[in-house]
Amino acid sequence: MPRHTDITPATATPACTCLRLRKASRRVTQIYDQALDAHGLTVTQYGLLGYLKALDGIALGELAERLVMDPTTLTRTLRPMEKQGWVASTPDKDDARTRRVHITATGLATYRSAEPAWRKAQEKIATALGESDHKALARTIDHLLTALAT
Amino acid sequence: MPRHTDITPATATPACTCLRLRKASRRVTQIYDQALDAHGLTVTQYGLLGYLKALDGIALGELAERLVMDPTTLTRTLRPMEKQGWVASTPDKDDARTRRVHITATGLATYRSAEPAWRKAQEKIATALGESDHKALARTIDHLLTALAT
DNA sequence: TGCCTGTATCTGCATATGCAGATATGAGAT
DNA sequence: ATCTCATATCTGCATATGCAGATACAGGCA
Repeated sequence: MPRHTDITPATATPACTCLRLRKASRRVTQIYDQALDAHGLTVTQYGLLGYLKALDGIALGELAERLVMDPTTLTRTLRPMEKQGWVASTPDKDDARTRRVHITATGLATYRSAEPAWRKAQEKIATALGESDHKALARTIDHLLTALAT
Repeated sequence: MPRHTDITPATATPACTCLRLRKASRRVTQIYDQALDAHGLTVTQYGLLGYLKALDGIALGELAERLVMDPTTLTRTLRPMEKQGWVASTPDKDDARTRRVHITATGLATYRSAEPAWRKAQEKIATALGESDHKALARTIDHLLTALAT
């Protein structure tokens, strides 16, 4: 039986998991962004709206944590979305430091109208990987994020 | 037996594969960047040096393709690295449009001195995932990138 | 030779990313 | 009441990311 079922082409690819993830991230982002382009949003923005749809009024910091995103990055990512009128923020009643983020009616409508485009991109990935590997990938990433939490 | 072994916590995480990849990318990048910080380079730069070590003199465009990176991004990523003296570029002898990228002696030395730090980060991921899942992840990502090529 | 088309790279614009340090608020101790 | 420490967010800096359009060169054809 075959030994040496090496993953990496001998040529050039150092076996860095981080680079692999980043490459995949770039490629996959491109696909979703292209699919969503007609709706005027990026996959980051689409995903953010999805989070806010489920967690409306969440504090900026907690949202950042869930997105595994630096709070400063999130602040600036939200800026153009506020300008577009998709999200809005209000100060917390009890703690004036905290800023709570909301999805607007416009944001929700945009999210819903973009959903088929998102689904199409998602299916493209599922097809490329096969259902089984696609699910395994999701499971593995979730596991990784859990293991690396805090 | 249990039905419904859902991956995603019902709460908030939309099942977007792109967001998952991006989250993982951010978290994992953070780990490698911290490990490499003492050597003054980011994981992107470290990885780039690794590629150039194997493919010295590669054309910018071809390198970008291998990295699944936009050529314009690569141009600008190389800029601070040239300033540091880690890489240098020369015009192609036959085709004046093409710019060939080289790793310098300093670049190579920096790469080698940073290797233990890189390895430590890599092992952190391997430990978090377990060897088997770590390998499966690499295989799946490579498969995905191949399937999505061009 | 001169023109057209394709290719390799770069610049301008906009968002994405996160670290360090600044600011403002909250909460507990004296 | 004030002091101190912790927490939530923001600003400044630097790199990361890629699209659209500009520029420069190569190669084929008339």
